[in-house]
Amino acid sequence: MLSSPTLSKLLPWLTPSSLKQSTQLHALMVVSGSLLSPPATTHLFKSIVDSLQPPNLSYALQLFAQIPSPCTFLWNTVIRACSRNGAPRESIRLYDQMHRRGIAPDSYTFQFLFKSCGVSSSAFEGRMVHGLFVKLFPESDAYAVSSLIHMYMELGRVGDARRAFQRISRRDVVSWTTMISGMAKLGFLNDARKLFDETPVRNVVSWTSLIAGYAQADRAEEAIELFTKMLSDNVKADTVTVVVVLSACAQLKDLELGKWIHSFIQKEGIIINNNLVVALIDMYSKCGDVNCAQECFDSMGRKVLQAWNAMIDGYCKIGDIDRARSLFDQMGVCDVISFNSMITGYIHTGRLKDALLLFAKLRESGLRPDNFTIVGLLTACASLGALDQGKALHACIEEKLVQWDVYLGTALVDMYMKCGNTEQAMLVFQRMEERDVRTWGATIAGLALNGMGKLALEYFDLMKKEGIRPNSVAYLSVLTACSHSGLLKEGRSYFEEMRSLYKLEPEIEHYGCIIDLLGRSGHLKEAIGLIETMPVEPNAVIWASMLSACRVYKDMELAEKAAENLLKLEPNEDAVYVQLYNIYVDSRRWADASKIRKLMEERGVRKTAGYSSITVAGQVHKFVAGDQSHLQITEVQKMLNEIAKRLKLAGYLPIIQQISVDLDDEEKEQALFAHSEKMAIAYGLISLPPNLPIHVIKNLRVCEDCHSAIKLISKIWNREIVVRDRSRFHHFRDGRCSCNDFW
DNA sequence: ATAGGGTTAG
Repeated sequence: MLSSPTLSKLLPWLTPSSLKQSTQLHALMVVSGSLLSPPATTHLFKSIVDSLQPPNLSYALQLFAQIPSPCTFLWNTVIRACSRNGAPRESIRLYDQMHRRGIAPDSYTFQFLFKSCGVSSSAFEGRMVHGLFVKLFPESDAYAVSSLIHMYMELGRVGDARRAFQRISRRDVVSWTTMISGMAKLGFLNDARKLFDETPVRNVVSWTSLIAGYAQADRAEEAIELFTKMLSDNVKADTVTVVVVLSACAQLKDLELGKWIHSFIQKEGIIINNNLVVALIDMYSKCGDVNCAQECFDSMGRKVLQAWNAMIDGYCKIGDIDRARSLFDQMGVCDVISFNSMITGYIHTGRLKDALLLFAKLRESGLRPDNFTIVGLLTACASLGALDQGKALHACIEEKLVQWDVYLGTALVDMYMKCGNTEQAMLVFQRMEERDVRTWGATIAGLALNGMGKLALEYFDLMKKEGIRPNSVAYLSVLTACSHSGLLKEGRSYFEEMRSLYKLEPEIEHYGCIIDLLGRSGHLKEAIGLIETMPVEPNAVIWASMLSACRVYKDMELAEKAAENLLKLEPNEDAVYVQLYNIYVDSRRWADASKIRKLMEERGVRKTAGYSSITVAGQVHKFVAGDQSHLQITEVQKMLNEIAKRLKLAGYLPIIQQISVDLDDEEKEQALFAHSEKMAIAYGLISLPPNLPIHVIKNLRVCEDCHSAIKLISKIWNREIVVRDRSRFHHFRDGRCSCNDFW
């Protein structure tokens, strides 16, 4: 067959449609000798580069290397191939070769080189190539210069981009839009807008660029406004435009608008590609209409990864985490984003253990966790008090598994703080090069939680000295610090200062802090006065802290007022009834106390059991008073008896006054030892190595008896014990606690 | 014979 001279002449002009066909053709050409003829090789090369799906760059480069003396056109083709197929540096290297072989570049060559330098962020090379270009082509055409502007935009060199733009003698629509989109993307919205207003040639691309700029800058309303202006200007939206607009709807969580855009797309006959379907799914997911999202998803033929991920996100957002998981398990291929969405979903629904388990799976899968993964998991560890896992994540960061940034550092500080390890938290804080207001906030709040209120205030002042302007959240941290450490004078002055110095209007949480602080310090009249005069409606948290203060300072009248308001806001919260009941019992008003019991029964409010949890070897163990379901309950029971025995030997008297149930004293003592935090501590004593602190989380407030008993336990066993309850940390060491007023 | 600009997940 090959002996036919006609066929061998025809060979080079065939167009291969697969890699196999290409290699066959290539082989035939080598054998027949037609590879040596430049036009034939050029054609083969070009058809290989252009027709292969996916493009096979290394094959193309190999073939190129065999071509004896490629012309400028062929060099351009190969440089372009590199710039388009993820090997931009290779195209710069090729240009170097071209230059050394004395082949003259043309303006196409430069276009592709600019593109390569842009996508690979090669600022130095970019400037060199630019210099060369100006020397060779002083009369620059709009085509190549548009690429040049684009390159400088990608390098973040707005000034250079602008100068290049100004040098163009005849600016066309593309050079204008390149400027507009570059400016908008870099966040120079005002400049972009000015260019947009000046341009004589506006089209759908310039409109879309500007809309996208606003959407990306979290200014979705303005993006939508521009979109309506564009429509009234009679510019037809295309697929890219509506993708951008849908992302703005998602940002605004405006389902109505999203639905309107959806019907607009159908009405206008806008071409619906996979990208657009993904944008629709994402919009519906974020707006909370997962059924519509599912409909779009079902309509998709070949389901792309992004669509799966958007669906997972949608089910997570409405809290249907199991549905999300089932989708996740159905995915053929998933990526780190799929994992992150699931992990965040678990964290949001409080299934922290599942989140950590999924992380283990992620590591097994060989995918690389990124900053989102680590920040999410650190948050989970923080609320679990899972110090071991938190430390493992810290190790991941130290091993440079992810790129260090300020969010990561802040999450790390927060985790160590919430796990009660203030030393490590401060070490991380001190090592951070960049700290933003959130970093400081996490540090201040963490110190406050850990009973180091004075130090928290010092850090707050330090933050201000470093020129960081405190925001509302930072003030919340510092007020929390004051209320946790009973720093009344300081609390008052910070509360005053946030308004006068920083023009921050106190929100309900800030009022909550200052009212709590006043109440704790016994200034009940002042507290109630503030509640009555503040510009926001008091919430349940505020009345609850009033009620606690009233119990301690024995103000029956105010207590009843607080309870009345509290019961209006939270008629089903058992803790309110219990608290009020206890207050009546304290002051021996038995009739009122039993009325409360009756009220609870009438309203069907059941007292829910408080639980405590402890993490051992990555497993969360939950204890409920009186619950025998723990696997090692016998050992726990034994340990509790041992604790009771040793405490008695040390002369400990259980504080039974707080128990208002009708029991004799011995039964009361036993009841105290069935408390869930004591069970958790007992389990910690038997299962944790002696050098590890025992870290317990309690979902209710630690009671007075537990507080003093744990002090003694820490001394007798010489163990550090950290108990974290709803509102604070208790660090027990050497028979002492970091917070001395237990309530 | 080759060409420049706008989009997307957590």
